Amino acid sequence: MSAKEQDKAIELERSLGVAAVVGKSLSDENRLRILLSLCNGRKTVSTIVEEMNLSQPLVSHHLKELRRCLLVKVERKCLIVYYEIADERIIDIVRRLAHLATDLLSQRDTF
Amino acid sequence: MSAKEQDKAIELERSLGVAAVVGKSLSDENRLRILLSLCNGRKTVSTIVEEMNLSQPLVSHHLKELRRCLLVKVERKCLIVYYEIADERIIDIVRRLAHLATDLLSQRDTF
DNA sequence: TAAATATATAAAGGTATACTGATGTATTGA
DNA sequence: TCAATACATCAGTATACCTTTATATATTTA
Repeated sequence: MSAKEQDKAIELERSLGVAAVVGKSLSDENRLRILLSLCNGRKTVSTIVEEMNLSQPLVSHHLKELRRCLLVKVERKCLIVYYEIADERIIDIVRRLAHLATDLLSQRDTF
Repeated sequence: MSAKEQDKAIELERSLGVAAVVGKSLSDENRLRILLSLCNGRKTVSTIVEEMNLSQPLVSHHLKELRRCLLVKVERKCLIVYYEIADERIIDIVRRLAHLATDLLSQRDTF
């Protein structure tokens, strides 16, 4: 490994703490569903609640968690609150995760 | 959205359950460290324990979790057990996650 | 056979998290 | 001002999860 690659590896290791924090967002199916539902633009909380078929407090709870990890941005327009994806790369990661999980599972019956 | 794209979207949605199971593996810093430490080939449990500076039962516990999600493969050679990455794509995902998390965090102080 | 090695598992504690039901807050409209 | 709307928060419960300490199992070696 070159000195430059070594530096990169160390930098990567250092970021695993924050990576795990963001990774926790990907550990819940409802949050993944919310993230994907936001991939075509911002939505209001009510819209998400209807689409997800989850209780409003539960959706609020998960949105708060996604906000905490900076994965979504909020925009208030008086009574209505819009949520949107903060960084499109998270969608890409979710897609890769889903593909990988599907492939892994196809070799087995269940996790 | 074309009919084909629509099919893909539905397929993706269906896989979010298993995606969340695998995602849970990415929610713990120690597991991320173990995964990355395996990216250059198989290692024994003892080696991982030394490298991670974690207790042996704790490493076993996390390896068990990674096994459950099929992210690592096991190979026994008598007393010694080797663990290795089951699918290289997981390393790619961890890298992307780490980069994204670092970038998101750089816009803030803390999660 | 006894000790040492490599790994897994069990028990227990403490914290975190998902979820529900109830309530709070702020804004809009009648 | 009163009711309705949109969203957040709180209290409570149940479960899951990380971690430690102790112990079990299997294999090798003396």
